[in-house]
Amino acid sequence: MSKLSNTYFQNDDVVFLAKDLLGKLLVTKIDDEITAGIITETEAYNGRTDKACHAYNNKRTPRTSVMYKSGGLAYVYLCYGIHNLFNIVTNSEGLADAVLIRAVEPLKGHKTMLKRRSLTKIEPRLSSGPGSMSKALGINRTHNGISLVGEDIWLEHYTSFEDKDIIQTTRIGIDYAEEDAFLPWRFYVKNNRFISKK
DNA sequence: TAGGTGATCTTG
DNA sequence: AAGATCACCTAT
Repeated sequence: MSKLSNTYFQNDDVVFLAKDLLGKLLVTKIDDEITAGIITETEAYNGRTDKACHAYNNKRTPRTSVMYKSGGLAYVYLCYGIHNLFNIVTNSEGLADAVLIRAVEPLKGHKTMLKRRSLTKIEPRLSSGPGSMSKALGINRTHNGISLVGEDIWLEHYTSFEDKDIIQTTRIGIDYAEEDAFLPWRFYVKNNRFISKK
């Protein structure tokens, strides 16, 4: 196993990271259960230039404060009253960037993931879509702000994809962001079943 | 296709 | 203090 380090997450190009994270392993050890998935879908958010980002225009609130910390932490927030959305904080202190993990392909702990999702067989909706992905891996708001180089949630090198196997397109659910809604900052693995939406 | 669900932020 | 909004999911 080869864990990703803080220097990896502190890269100043969040769009590069969103793409580069495809094929990495997201691993959790929560309630003593290990689950892991290969990252298949991501989105980049840039705090300085991007109206879709919660931290746009240097907005600092209790919720966004973790995004301003040095890269390598979890940013988890509740969306629509129900869903815990998991992001990786990137860049250096004061520069609020993050990558939203939208889907993974299950690799370890299938049984635990199925139980958490109340499903009986492996199918794309087990871990595709940011709310479902987090639920399958056991991630919730109590993990907001924790280190991703620690013992609860971490990332590992696993595989990587060539450009021809990666689709780059616009992000989902951010129509309020005006012209920035058109930025092609969503990435997913071509021909993979575990994708939230074509 | 519509409704659930609740933290968060803005307005008055 | 109240109301609008929201990086979604599930079942009709």
